[in-house]
Amino acid sequence: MKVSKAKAAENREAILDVAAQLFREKGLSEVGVSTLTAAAGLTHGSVYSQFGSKEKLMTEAMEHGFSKSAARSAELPGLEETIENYLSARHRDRLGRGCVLAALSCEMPRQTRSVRKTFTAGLRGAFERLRAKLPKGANRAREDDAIALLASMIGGLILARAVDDPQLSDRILTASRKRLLEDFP
Amino acid sequence: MKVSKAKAAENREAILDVAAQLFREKGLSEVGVSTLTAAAGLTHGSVYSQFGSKEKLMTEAMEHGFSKSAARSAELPGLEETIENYLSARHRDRLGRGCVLAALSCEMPRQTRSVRKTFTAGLRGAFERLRAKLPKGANRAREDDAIALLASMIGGLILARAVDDPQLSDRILTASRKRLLEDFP
DNA sequence: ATTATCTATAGATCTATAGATAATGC
DNA sequence: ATTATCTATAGATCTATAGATAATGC
Repeated sequence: MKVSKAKAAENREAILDVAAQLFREKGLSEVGVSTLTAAAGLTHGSVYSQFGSKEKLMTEAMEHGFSKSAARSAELPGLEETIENYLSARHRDRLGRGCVLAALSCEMPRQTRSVRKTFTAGLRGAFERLRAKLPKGANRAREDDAIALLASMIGGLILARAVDDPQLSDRILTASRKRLLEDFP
Repeated sequence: MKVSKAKAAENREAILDVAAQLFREKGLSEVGVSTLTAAAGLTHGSVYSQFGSKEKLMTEAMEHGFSKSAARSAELPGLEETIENYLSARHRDRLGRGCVLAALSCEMPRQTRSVRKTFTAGLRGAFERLRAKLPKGANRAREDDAIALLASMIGGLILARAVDDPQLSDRILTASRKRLLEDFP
């Protein structure tokens, strides 16, 4: 049963929204196409008519998440607030709505070229946005600083999410935040 | 067909070795029990007689990897060499034999309590070994420094492995190394 | 007429268990 | 007699495709 173009576009968005969240929460390869579409009120067939393959849905869902991150980043012009927001308990506890990079980076080594390319593009965007928030200095050094800073932020968030002990998790966040606020100038 | 106790112990070690490597390379949930045992020259049944469940094999394989890391860490007493070794191209390119924490951390949020406990214990050990390599100072501050430093090292390694572009990957390693060598005194 | 979606299904996987086998080690 | 391993199998999954359906939009 065909649906209107408007409805089809709406369904596409619904699948993307669900996919962007569930891929982050459960991992790219641990979520099935049926799980995703069922959560959006459809059957698995619609992924293949809308996206062609699960792989294509992965890349579109990642880009979906990256644009939301970019938009949120624009609302936080300051470096301090950016670090504090990123390494917050709130961000740690909202895996499905948080940073795509922190959620999916460990899976990248075993993804297809196309998925890795999408990830790499998203990472470059994040480096660039962070670089723009760093105090002026030599261009090359500022880029390097943005790279090192983002790597530290992502590492802290990943570990805070990984551990089983809430106290240790909080401590990972505060210790990382403290160091980064001191070191990035 | 029963085998000698010695042979059974040998088989157990073979499964653990293969598992420790393949779990890091392909992820805990993307490697099947048959793949592991076939690589060790056995059939999947032997995992259930030797370990009881895939989950138990996961925790033992992680501990296997943690002890090797601890042993290697003892051979590198200096902080500088530790950082340089960790953020090296060689370590990046040997996912299956490298740091268990960097390989598996992103999967932890969706693992069982038992697996996460094993991970957390391994992480505490790594913090402690790194703390011992930091210059003297207030105890609490040194612990926090070890936490922030390890988070940064892990974040840098994970990103260097994730990206599709070898040049960017190298740059992530050098930029992270440079900052950490400067900041951790 | 076109097409978004559904249904049914193919063909691979996956973890786990039950029972058979056969060599060890008492 | 015990037991490590193998074989066969159960019962779930998984991605993807083919063909049917039925409403849209020309």
